[in-house]
Amino acid sequence: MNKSYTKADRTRKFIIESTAVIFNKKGFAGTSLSDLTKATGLTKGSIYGNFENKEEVAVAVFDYNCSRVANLTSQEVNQATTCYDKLMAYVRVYQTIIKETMNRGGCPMLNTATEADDTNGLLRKRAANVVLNWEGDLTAIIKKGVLEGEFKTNIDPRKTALSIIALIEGGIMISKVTGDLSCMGLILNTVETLIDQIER
Amino acid sequence: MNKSYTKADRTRKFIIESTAVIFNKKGFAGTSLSDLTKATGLTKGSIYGNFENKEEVAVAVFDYNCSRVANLTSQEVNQATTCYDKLMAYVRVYQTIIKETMNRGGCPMLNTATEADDTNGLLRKRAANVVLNWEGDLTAIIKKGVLEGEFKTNIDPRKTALSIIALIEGGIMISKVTGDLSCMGLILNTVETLIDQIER
DNA sequence: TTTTTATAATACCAATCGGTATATATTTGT
DNA sequence: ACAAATATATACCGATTGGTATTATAAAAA
Repeated sequence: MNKSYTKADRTRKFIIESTAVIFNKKGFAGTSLSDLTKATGLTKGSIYGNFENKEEVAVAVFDYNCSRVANLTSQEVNQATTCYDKLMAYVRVYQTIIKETMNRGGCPMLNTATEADDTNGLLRKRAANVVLNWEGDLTAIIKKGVLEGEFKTNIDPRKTALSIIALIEGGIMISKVTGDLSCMGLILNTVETLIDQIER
Repeated sequence: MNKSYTKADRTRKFIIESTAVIFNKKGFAGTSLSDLTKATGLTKGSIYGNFENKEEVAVAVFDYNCSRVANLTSQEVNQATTCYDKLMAYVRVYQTIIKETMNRGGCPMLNTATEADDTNGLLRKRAANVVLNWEGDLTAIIKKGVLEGEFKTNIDPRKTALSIIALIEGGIMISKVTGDLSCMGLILNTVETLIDQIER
């Protein structure tokens, strides 16, 4: 029979979803196998029947955590028609999800990037690709905006894209470590100004 | 005899300096006691004779790592006379030290903030204070600049301060995880623009 | 429904974890 | 130079680490 989802598929998904917040909060090194068995109610044997090792769980969880954010973002961005509105959609999304993001341990990309950059090649590469994809998406929108006369022609799309990402990620770090949500609000305000300034 | 530095003082300093990069790269959870004995050539007994536990070493190392950056910064900032130049000094410092920062495992504040925010109250508080102090320093400079007619009066000093920090820290994360130094260059360029824009 | 296959639980492994009591050196003030 | 104080090394602790055969169980195909 052509089944879409085997039992293993469902268990895999269950493990990923039940440990997503733990990995994001404690990190790869800080999360132990016993954390995973506690969170899932499963045994080590069951987890190792579905994943090769702890690293494979961490990678799957990272992909899942990132896809959650990516889905919310692309939904908002695709709804916007102008390039200006598309950029502003990012600000709106982070304005909306910042609180929930905090509760889930912060931005998975930021967390994984800072932990893995010197310790785990696989996770580092994964995090780097998320940054690069985000940069690519923003740059594409900005370039399109320039071509269509929406944005000024004498701007550096990559510079603007990277600055938006840096502001958002830096903002998350600041708000999270200080426990002060207002920081993120002020920083997102600067992102808006940045976008306004490339308008023609 | 009234000695300034006992043997213990020197050993403490030796332990801190020999493990500073390790802690910054591997994090608190990722660094083991055996990492410390390997790096110092000392035994566990010796380390625990000078520190209560691993956490106390990590905290001392964090303070040391931050003070390194703070010293370089305050030196440049104090040399500048105008508030505008003081702000620009931060850009210059990070332009200069970015490469060495990478080799030492990135920004200790960013690393500790993202690791400890959900896992270690002591380190979290420590990192938060560094952010808050930095924010305070920048805000003070900007407020002074406003009072002395150097900067516009209709600006939000705290917002500018936080945005500068977010850009720098986000920039470090991006450059570090992608291995592309040019990202930091472009982002620091945006910081310069930000500073130029509050000028009267 | 039965048989085969896939999945999860049990029990175990060596290695390492952070930490400590005690013995041995090494500084230090006299 | 010597005794008291301090600092370092040795040897050990129970607990936990990530990981693996092997056994029991549940799901799927026949």
